[in-house]
Amino acid sequence: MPTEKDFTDVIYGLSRKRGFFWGPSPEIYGGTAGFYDLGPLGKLLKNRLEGQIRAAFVRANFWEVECPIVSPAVVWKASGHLEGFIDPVTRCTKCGQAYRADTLIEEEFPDAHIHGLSLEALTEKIQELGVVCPSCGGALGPVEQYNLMLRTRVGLDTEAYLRPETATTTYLLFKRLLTFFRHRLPASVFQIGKAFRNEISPRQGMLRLREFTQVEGQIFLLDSHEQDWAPFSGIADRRLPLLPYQLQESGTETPLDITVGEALDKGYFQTPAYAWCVHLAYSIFRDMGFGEDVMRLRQHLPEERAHYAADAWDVEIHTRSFGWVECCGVHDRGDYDLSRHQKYSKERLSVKVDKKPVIPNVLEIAFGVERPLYCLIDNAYVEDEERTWLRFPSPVAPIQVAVFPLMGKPELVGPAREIYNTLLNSGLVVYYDQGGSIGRRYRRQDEIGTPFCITVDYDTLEDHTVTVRDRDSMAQVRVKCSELTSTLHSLVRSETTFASLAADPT
RNA sequence: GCGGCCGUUGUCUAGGGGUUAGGAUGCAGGCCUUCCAAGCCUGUGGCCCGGGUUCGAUUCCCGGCGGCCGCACCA
Repeated sequence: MPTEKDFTDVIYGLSRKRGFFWGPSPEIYGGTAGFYDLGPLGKLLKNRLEGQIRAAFVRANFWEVECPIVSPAVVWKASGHLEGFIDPVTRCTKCGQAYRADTLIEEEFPDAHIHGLSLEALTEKIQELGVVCPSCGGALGPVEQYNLMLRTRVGLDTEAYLRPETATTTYLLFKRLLTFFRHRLPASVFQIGKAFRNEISPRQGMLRLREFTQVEGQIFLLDSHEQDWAPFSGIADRRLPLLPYQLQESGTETPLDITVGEALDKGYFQTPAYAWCVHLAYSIFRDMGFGEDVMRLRQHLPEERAHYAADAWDVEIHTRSFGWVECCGVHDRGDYDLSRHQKYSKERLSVKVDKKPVIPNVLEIAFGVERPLYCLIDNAYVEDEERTWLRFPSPVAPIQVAVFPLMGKPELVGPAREIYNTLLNSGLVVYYDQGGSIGRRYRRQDEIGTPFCITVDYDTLEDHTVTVRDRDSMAQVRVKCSELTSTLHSLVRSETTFASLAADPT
């Protein structure tokens, strides 16, 4: 097994070689940091993850929508992203080093009142206080904006931005959604789509992208719903690995193992509805194939929270490449967003409660797909003296079944191709291979995580059975051709295990 | 964005001012082969991009792009 230091290289090497992801894109022009291409296997894997995510949201009674990626500036003024996404930056005139102007001033002069100051005022403040470059002592230049949103232009001169999150575009639909939901709250919607962040210097490849696919689920609800959340009873006894902020502040890294109900009683969660969302986020990541041992839920420290968040918990996944990785945020956004959009759009975004207008709250589950995608490959990678393989859970494996003739002889190739076509037509993603020795073909499939391989041999011609070979155990069991399709569908969906099939062959 | 190191076939790498740029592996075709990267033959494919120095640059210099590490950034 490679050391942790080299592990990233192992995953990137394998991904490049086998076609999971390539980049930075566009590679033939040297690439731009923060942009990656998905190869055929990466796209299959991502589709499977999105499929699991979509199914989980639908089961939880969320409805999917899709909004434009580009929105005019006013949307982002309203959402707060034009303020929140712009960092005041100052640059040393001598060594060129760039700093966040506000944090720099605060570090040296904690008592300076700089909150809410304009760029000009910050520039003046730096001169007034005599703040200089911490690394070389040179004079600092004027404070300018660094915008983390990608700007574009619509038509001739309409200022617009590529969305830095999908959530805001979902909120813009609120009036329409109210009609769709026949004015009944709570109402839950989600969106899966591209979002863009113009990171200053993205590193860590797939984990920090300038363009990525975001999944964001939103629940519109009232204060009363947050306390009286019917689905909560169904999950109150589920256990979660929780790392509340108080625990982190005391230096603990080991999460509590307590039930959702207990966590609520102890005040780690403010409301049953929010607790339910955290559990839903956790279960979505379970569905994507992460084991309990590599997952934990970490609460944001109060100073970590985003401009809109009243409370925030993250789903974190453990990787061999980077240790714990933040993969999903669960936010209580309160009525911040709808209030802002009501104010800026002058549209009524309230509902009537006891004949009074009330702006609903929003609970949000937000994550990018590329992070779990990377983490899943990272977690799936196994290497021993004999072989290298990806231990994807069958339901998310990119290629589900491979079909081989034992040798490239016509009498075996014919039936093997027939089986391949049958399986392909049944809806499975199947790979046919007759090149090289049978062992080499097994290894090829191991390395891309194909859970099951079918081999047609001379016995097949006699008794119409084939061997089904299990990726993880390398064990084989003979299955009748007539039952092959249904057996494989069942195996791939993890409805039956290979072990049980081996114990009770058809 | 700053500083340091780095950039050779698909992957891993050797080399180095004039080389047919070498190896391993992969991949393709063939022979062989009755279940786990066997063997043999043939083939495939490379010096990140742009300038400069030089008779000549993949090699040296400058810039760009990208990667890694540190600082900053990660709403």
